[in-house]
Formats: sequence, structure tokens, C-alpha cells
Amino acid sequence: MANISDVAKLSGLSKTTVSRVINNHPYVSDKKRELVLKAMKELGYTPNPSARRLRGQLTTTIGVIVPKIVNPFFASLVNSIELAAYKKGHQVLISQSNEDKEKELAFLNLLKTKQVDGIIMTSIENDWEMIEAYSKYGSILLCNDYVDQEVVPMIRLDQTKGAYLGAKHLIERGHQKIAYCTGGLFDEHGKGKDRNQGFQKALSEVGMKINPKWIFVDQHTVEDGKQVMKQILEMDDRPTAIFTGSDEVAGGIIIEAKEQHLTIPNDLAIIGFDDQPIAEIVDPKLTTIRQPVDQMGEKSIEVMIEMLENREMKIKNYELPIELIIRQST
Amino acid sequence: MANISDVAKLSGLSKTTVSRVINNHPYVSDKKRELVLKAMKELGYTPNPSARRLRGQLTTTIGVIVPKIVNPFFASLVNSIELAAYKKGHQVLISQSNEDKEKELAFLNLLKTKQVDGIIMTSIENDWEMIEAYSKYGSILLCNDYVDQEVVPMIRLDQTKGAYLGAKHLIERGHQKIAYCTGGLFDEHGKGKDRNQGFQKALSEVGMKINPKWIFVDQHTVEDGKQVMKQILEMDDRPTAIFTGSDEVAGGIIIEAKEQHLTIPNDLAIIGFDDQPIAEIVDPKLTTIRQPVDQMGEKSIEVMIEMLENREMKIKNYELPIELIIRQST
DNA sequence: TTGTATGCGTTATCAG
DNA sequence: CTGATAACGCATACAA
Repeated sequence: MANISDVAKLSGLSKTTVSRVINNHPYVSDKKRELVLKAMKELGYTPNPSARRLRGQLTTTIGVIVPKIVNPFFASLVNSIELAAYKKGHQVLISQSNEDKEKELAFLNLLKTKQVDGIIMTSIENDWEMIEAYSKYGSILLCNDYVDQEVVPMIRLDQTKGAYLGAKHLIERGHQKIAYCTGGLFDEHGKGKDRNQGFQKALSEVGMKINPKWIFVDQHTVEDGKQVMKQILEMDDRPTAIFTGSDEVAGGIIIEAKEQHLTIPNDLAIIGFDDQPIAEIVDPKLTTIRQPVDQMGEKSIEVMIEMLENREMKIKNYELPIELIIRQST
Repeated sequence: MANISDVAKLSGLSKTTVSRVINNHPYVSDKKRELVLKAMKELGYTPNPSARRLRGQLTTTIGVIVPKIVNPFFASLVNSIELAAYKKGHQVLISQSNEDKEKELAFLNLLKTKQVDGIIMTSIENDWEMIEAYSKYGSILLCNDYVDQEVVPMIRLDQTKGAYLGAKHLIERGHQKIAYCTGGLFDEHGKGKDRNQGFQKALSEVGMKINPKWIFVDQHTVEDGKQVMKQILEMDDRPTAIFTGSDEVAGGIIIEAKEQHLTIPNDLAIIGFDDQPIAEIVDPKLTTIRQPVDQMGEKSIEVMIEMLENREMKIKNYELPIELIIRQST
């Protein structure tokens, strides 16, 4: 592999001049620039990023951490981030934490060691205090997930509003008995609390209260959805509608409901979250709350690059629109 | 960020000794080893990978390139690779080529610059000659996709057999008019030729021939599947069964078929490929050909690590089992 | 406008 | 068993 010295030798110039050409510095005569460029091409030269990193400064590489890449929501989010970054000349390194605190920290270590300029976190597993320690080594941006204090730039959606819209929609369809199914917990402070709030707000506006038996926490997959449906079927007092935190879970509920010969939405109305491809695959098609994945990716990269160019940037949060998509399941 | 000198200073030893401890070299007394370990912990020291890379040798990082991460088959393949690598103490950097030759080469450049020890390619966009040029800088392994010559280790499936099983199954169900839908081309040499061969073999064994009008090439998504179905509906002479190269496309066909009030499998039988989650989500559930994604990931990492430890390893190919899963769509 | 010398953090070589 | 030193490839301060 050719290095900068080889290029210098072949072009008959110094390493410094070559370096200047590589980095588009001024004060290089056009003639010599040509010479260098020619030599670079001839040798198939690529600057060695490890050396550049070691030396300091930028890597034009951005890390993205997702909990699970097999989750279609995160796959499409990663996709949109990657495309946006590529347009701006940045490479993207992806890693999945598998919801494991250790792995999350291992990936953040890339910052410490300057392998990436910044990291976009789409989920956060450790306490913020843990993660904050890494922010002095590089830029951290939260996209999708978030923390309560305004201590780091965040790209987020008004989850409260999204859940509110969904719940209200069910109420307007005449439902009085609505179950709630979340990937997080159902309390004031845990994961997914915004959605909880939005949901409860819609209910309390019309004087409704949720039956605690109809709350399902920590549900993520199609399989989880099927299990939820089975549990509901065994209840004496069944809900007539289900609000879920993911299209996957909603899809599972629909599949199992049909298996049990329930008619949707007549016997049971279901609403999803995310507007993933599965929403249009299941039959009946899923009413859901759309998260604007493409915008999230683009905004993340935009803000990340801004952060990199200006390390002392003021911390700002960005909120993207969230929207109810009505299909056949409600 | 603490470096090796800091550790040396704090422990009162030389950088060399610290380095020896880090790399588990022999000839370090237990006492000094303890000392170093303690200092490392105290400073929260992590060796700087850029420096290690620059110096040469291994990075314990493996790259994986996929065409599109939003394709669930590749997402799950990446997932299984990542899990297997993590078990072995390797980090995985993922990148998507988006079926773009340039991007593929850009990622291969990570080899040239020693940012990764090896790259697992799950798809190959450029001609092999192009890619081969990079193999002198690091290990390249093909998983899923492949080339004809035995010039690089490959983890592959007997696609010919898979397609053969699928086609034969349709024939055994009594179908005489079978359409063929592929993500590649339909010729002797192009993408997907193995499946073509397997498909044709099954047909010719019973003296059948495919109607050229029933061949659909370059089909990938659910949306593509819907379009295929629409085209079929406009035909005078319609097939009674469709063989597809992906569960996504098969799913799209099913959705559109139901939209048009066809009964599956009575009016039309459909068979998918991959056994992705969608296969059990659509209604009726999809008969499909299972690709053993988990095994592919594990075997890839196993072979890759073997390659890294022994650069002059003999090139071998590995074939994994492929299997027909019969559900409701046939 | 160009070149020389230095150091980034690590590990291999060689000398004790 | 331990340590001093050079080298990996690059970019910058400084000198010319």
C-alpha cells in the first residue's frame, strides 16, 4: 500500500506538499498540485485514516448505534442516516447494542479513540451520567430516544402527541375499553413515558380510565403480539380496542386475532406505531402513527455535522412532525 | 484520554512492559503485571486502536457489507454475524452498498488502510477482478453471494437445490402452469442463475417448459410483488402458481391477489424464498425455502477468524443446508 | 510557495 | 525478565 512518502518521491516533491494537496490547503502552485495528483492516481494512493486519526482531527466517519438491526424501524432509520451522511461525504459505521449496556459503552469507546467523530444514538441503554462521560471525546447526538434534561442535542418526535392522536382516534371510533401495549414500562419515569402520558391525556379528557389489567409492558415483537392476544382472549372483561407501541406487536395481535376468528376492527380495533412496511402487509392494513424516518436521518446528519464543525455549539432540540395514518384496523 | 505513557508513569514501569501486559506477552513478572493492571484501571485506559493499526497487525474488527440493510434477510444475516463475532471478541462494522459499485469499493478500502482485518461480503456488485485487487490487503469472504471460480472462501447455500425443491413442490401439487419471479435475471450467467437452473431442472424432469411471458426479472420488494400480480391478472393465459425469489415479493403478490379477490392457494399458489418473518405474517402464511441465516453468520465468522489466523489458508467453500418449509400458500 | 523536523500512541527489535 | 529506541503514515509549526 502506497503511502505519502511514495507519492512525494514519485512526484519529486516533499511530503508536506503532498499533504497540502490532500487537504486542499492554499499556497500550492497549480503545477505542483497537478504533479501530486498524477502521482497519487498512478500509485492508487489512499490516505491512511489510522494515521490521520492518530495525528488528530476529523475522520469523516460517524457512528450509529441501534438496539437491534433486525427491527425494521431501526433498519430504515439507519438507512436514512447512511444515505444522508454519504451525500455529505461521511462514512457511517453501524453497530447494534442488542440492548446491552456493555456493548453500548464499547461502541462509545470509538469516540475516546477517535475512530469516529461523533455518534448518533438511536437508543440509550445506560444512564445518561455514564454516557455523558464520553461526550468530552466527541459529539453525541440522540435521535429517536432522548433524555429528560437538555444536556445533549436531540432529534425527537412528539411521542406524547402521537400517542394522544392514536388514543383519541380510538375514542372517536366509539371505544370505551382500550388496552395499552408498550415496548417500555407504564410509569411516570420509565421508558416510553411520553406515550403513556399522551395516551392517558386522551382518556382523561373524556373521563375514561384504563383498566390496569389491560396494560402490557415490554412488548416488542410479532410473537409478543400474539401472546398479548392470547391473554386478552382469556379475560372475562375484554377491551374492544388496543393501542400498541409498535407495528410489529400490532401485527402479531392481528394475526392471532384472525387465528381465533375475531373480526377486525369490529370485534377488536388495533392501532400500531411507526408506520413500517408491515403496516401495509397485514390484513386488514394497520392504522398507525407515522414516524418520519427519512426526515429523522437527514436532520440527524445535518445537526451532527454542525456539531462537528462547531464543537461549542449551543445545545438545541429538534422536533419532527408525527402523524396518524388511518387504514383498516380501526 | 490516558495513553500508554501515562500508565507507564503511574505504574513506575516502561511503556514496553505495559505493552507486554496489554498483549499478554510472556516474560512479565506477576508483581509488575498487577501494578500495570492497577494503573490501567485507575486511569480508565483503553489502547488506541488507530495507533495499533498504524503500527500494523490485527484490529479485531471485521467489516460486513450488505446491499440494503432494510432488506430483512440481510438485516438478520448481519445480526447473526454480529452476534457470532461478538462472542469471539471481534467488533463488527456494518455498511450498506446500496448496490452501488463505488460504495462497495469505498468500503473495501477499509482493508487497504487496515481499519478492518477482513470483510464479509454478502453481495457483490463489482466484477470479481476489481474486488480481488483488495484481497492482498486483507481477508475477503463471500457469504450468500458468490463467484464462479474457486478463488475466495465462500459460505453458500445450494440455491439450485432450493429452487429445485420449491418448483418440484409446486409440480407435485399438480401445477402445470408455473410463473417465475426472480431478483436477478433469467439467463445462463447472470445473477440468480443457480436458482434458474434448479427451477428449470424440476420442470424439465416432468417435460414441462416455462412460458416466457411468465418470467419476471429484477423483482425485490413487496411493491414489486403487487405489480407482478397486476400484470398477471391482465394475461389471457394465466399461471396457476408462482415461484418467487423472495418472501417480500411473494408477500406483495399475496396482498394484491387478495385485493383482487383471488383465493390462495386455490386460484393461485405462491412460494417464497428466505423464510423471513413476513412469511408468517401474511395471510395465508407463505410456503418458502428457508435459508439458515444463523448458521451462515456463525460459519462466516468461524471461517473469517481462521483466515485471519492463517493468511495462507487453502481456499475452501462451505455449503449449508437449504430446506423447504410448507405452509398455507401452496 | 515549499521543505524540515517533530510528535500522535503503539509495538517490535535489540540490548541489557 | 525489563527497558530504550525506532518505526508505522500523517499533518503541523517553523524555517527558508
